[in-house]
Amino acid sequence: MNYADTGTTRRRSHQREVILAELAKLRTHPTADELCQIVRRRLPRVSLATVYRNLEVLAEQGLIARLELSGQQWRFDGRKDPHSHIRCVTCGAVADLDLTPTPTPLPEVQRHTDYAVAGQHTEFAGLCPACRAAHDASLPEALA
Amino acid sequence: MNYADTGTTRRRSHQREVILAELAKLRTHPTADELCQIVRRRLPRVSLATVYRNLEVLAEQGLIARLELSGQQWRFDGRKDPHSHIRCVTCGAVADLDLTPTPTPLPEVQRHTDYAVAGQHTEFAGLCPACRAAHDASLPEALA
DNA sequence: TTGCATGCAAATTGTTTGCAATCAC
DNA sequence: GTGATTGCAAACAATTTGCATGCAA
Repeated sequence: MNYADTGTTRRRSHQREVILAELAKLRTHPTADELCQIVRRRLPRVSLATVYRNLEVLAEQGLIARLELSGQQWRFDGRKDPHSHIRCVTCGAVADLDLTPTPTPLPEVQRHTDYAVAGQHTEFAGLCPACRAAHDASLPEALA
Repeated sequence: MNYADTGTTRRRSHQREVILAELAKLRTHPTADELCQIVRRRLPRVSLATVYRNLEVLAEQGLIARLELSGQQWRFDGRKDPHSHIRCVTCGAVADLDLTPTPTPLPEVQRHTDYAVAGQHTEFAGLCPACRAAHDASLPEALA
């Protein structure tokens, strides 16, 4: 059974509160593993499994967002207001983007598919400042 | 080293040609494993590793697209003309969508971030016909 | 002949699950 | 006390890599 299933009474737990608090504090969008490292500064014995389980619960409760970004790892976001994200194509870092793209009207989308269209999501890609610097530093040689 | 790296001479291989041909033939967007099963009908001894390696090469050469869709598995697309995709939130199936959403102008995006904005991608989500049918079949009870 | 590509197996990585011990209620 | 939650380890799934052999050029 899915751990985040609602068929069971939900109890509060110290671990979950710390996980939420630490995530809310961050302006980055950590992977589960990164967040686990951070939480371990306060709870040295938390297991990665607990972090995963609670992130799933928190996402289900709408307190955080599981970022469904391209790539292989989940990333988590403690912000609750609507915003977009941009991901570094080189290192995978994710940053907020205070911009909400105008969506294509759903009826228009619906005309092109037999799927029942439910939503859409625009993600941005680019080079983060650090990778850009590294990139610029190596380019001159190639152009010389 | 990355297998798709360009530091080495690229040889043609029968496997790669079959992989490309089979993918081009499909109107679905298979995962590497699914495509491997299909290719095995013609090359019973291909290994999944070979499929992964060649898909990486073909994507690098721009002959196919590695779909960077939300979710966990890569999916591959043999179409070369611009189009969008819609993914079933229930079963993960991916279908083409002959619709290119109007992108947010990059300069406008650039104003909101210190990343070097390179691109954007809109993905759609919905229920595929099969899952929709299954969903509809179970709903009436809940609404009765 | 040279060295890239393959098949196979083993290694990695990210995520989930089983289970006994704990802790919230 | 009851059963949800945890930590740990093991299981899983997807992808990648090491290496001896095979094949393209």
